[in-house]
Amino acid sequence: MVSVAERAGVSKSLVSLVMRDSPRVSDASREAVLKAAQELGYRPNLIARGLAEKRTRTLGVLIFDLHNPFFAEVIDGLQEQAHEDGYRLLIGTGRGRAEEEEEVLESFLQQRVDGVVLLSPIVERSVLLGAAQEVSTVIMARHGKLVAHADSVVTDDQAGTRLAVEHLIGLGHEAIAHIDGGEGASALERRLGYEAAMADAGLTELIRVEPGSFTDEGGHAAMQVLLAGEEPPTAVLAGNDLAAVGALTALEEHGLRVGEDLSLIGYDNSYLARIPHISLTSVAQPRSEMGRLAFDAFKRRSANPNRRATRIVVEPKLVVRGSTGPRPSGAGR
Amino acid sequence: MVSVAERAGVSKSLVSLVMRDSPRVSDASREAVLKAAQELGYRPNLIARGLAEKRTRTLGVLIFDLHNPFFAEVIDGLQEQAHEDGYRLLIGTGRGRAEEEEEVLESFLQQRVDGVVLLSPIVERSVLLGAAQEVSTVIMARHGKLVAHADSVVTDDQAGTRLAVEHLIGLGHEAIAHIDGGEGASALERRLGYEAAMADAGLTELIRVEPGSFTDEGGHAAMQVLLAGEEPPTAVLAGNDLAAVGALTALEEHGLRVGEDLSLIGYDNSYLARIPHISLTSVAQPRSEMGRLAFDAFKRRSANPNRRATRIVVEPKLVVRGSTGPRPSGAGR
DNA sequence: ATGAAAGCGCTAACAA
DNA sequence: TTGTTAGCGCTTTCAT
Repeated sequence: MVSVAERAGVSKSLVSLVMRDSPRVSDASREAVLKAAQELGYRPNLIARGLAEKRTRTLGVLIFDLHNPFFAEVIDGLQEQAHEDGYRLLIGTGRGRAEEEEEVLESFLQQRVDGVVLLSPIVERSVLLGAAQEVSTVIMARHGKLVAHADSVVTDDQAGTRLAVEHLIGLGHEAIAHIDGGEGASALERRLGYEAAMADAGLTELIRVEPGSFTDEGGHAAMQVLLAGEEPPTAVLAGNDLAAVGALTALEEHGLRVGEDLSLIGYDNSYLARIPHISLTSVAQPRSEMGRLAFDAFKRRSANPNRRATRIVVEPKLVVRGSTGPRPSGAGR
Repeated sequence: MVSVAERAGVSKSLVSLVMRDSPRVSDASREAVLKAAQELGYRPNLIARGLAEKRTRTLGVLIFDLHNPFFAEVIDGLQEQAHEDGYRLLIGTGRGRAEEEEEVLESFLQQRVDGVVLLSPIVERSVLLGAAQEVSTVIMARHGKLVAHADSVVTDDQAGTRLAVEHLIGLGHEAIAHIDGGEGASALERRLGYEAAMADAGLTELIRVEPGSFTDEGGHAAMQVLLAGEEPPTAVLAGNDLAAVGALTALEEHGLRVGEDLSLIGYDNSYLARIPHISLTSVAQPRSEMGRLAFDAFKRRSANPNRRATRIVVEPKLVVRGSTGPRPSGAGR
């Protein structure tokens, strides 16, 4: 920068002003500085700027695990919004382990990020509280009590499974089973929505929750059990798309046609559900919108760090595809 | 830091030494400093450190697009190795657009990363050359001429399709078609491998390349064309798994059984191929190993920035699943 | 509109 | 082993 100043015949303060295009520089000096910078291939040092300004225009994003396509889309929305506003994203993952998540978070803080966005974090609540005290923090896809001074973006998972159940009831189904997500992040919410919707429809007796998980194998095993029973359901609501695909395999093994002999619904409307070969009716969460909302929340909180914690709830939608159809006549109850 | 020094009754240089656990501090001072830091909740400022040290221990990773699970695994390998060595990852994506990729790269440079890893970048060659002059750079999954002063990690895609063809020939197939990947990154290499393997087996006349793409729809359309022809192939090699799944849909529509009436092979051994419901024979690339190799390459180059450009080639493997089987008797030629 | 000087929080080189 | 003194490359007063 000093070399640019010399070449342009001005002071380095002036160069600094030009670099951040301040309006109060004469056109003559601005041009001279820009020209010199160009010729020297000058590149501003953001490290030095961060130290002087005491802020980095950087957001730390902690992701539960990179493999889940759900996160990729959230980041898309986040990045788009952040980029527009001149922020950069520092992305890290704890690869599913709480202690690694803590390390990543600490590293963000040491790097003096201006805020953190935690995507479905599994660290203890106390860690979240600590983070919220240090920096603007947004927590995504994690249910439970609000964390003081942190904002939270979640989908209404109960409403999601409710949508699914109502769709099935509309098709004439009554014996609707649910494959539970086990330890999965939103498994509890999804199950509660299912149970409530069944109860509201007067189908309390037919409630059937089969233990499972958010994995392929979990869905497969659970569906096996359901089909082996005396009165198999005519429709099944899986905890997520992955489990639904596992269930699909079980149906195939039993020679059952999906959408005809039995209806199946997933959750997440992931890429999998959209594959024609699979064509799974599924509950969609507005992922990139969630990312945008998270950035907005961050901005609001940086403007006013002491505002009270908020919870932003977004509504899921049902996307109907080939895996659901009318209750087969005579089947089930 | 100065407050830590005061509280511990030492100079700030000493605190600095303790923070970077230098061996040349007395146990007494070390303890005092650690205790003071603990009590004050002191957190080192990596920005300031970076400015003073003129290096950041940060690697900029540019990803072609976050949605492709291929990249997630590469990053896993990279992150693991980097973490072990005390490096952080700054992840950015150009979301498939060259100009955005350039922006991200420039932003990495302004942030003074110690190196960049470019995963399947689409920017022009001149941009790569420019990056390599500024900082240690590693280019992954991009074929073509070596870039001066940059190292490159690729898989031998020609060998990959060759493996696939040889597997099919071993099962008795001769009429083996290839669905081309179109503009996709490694499409050309894959096609060349297919053609060479066919020629080597004396099946030159049966070479059939159907234009397609690396997408679901591309695979679907191409397979439609193949099946509509007079002499449909008995085996098909798709450009990647996604296209293979699209092809699967077409087979289903024609009432053909995969692995029996027709054999199908994908490429990438992605998550999709592993789903039992799909069970696709596919060519696997050692993704996380590629990530580790990339980090190694970065380290070697930072140690010696002027070494000549190298190309690290990793070998693919064939993973056989249910989508391939013996040529049906009497079918095809 | 422009410049001089101080300082951001750390490390590095040298001295003690 | 420990402390002192300069920077690192910027931004930010405060003058002019």
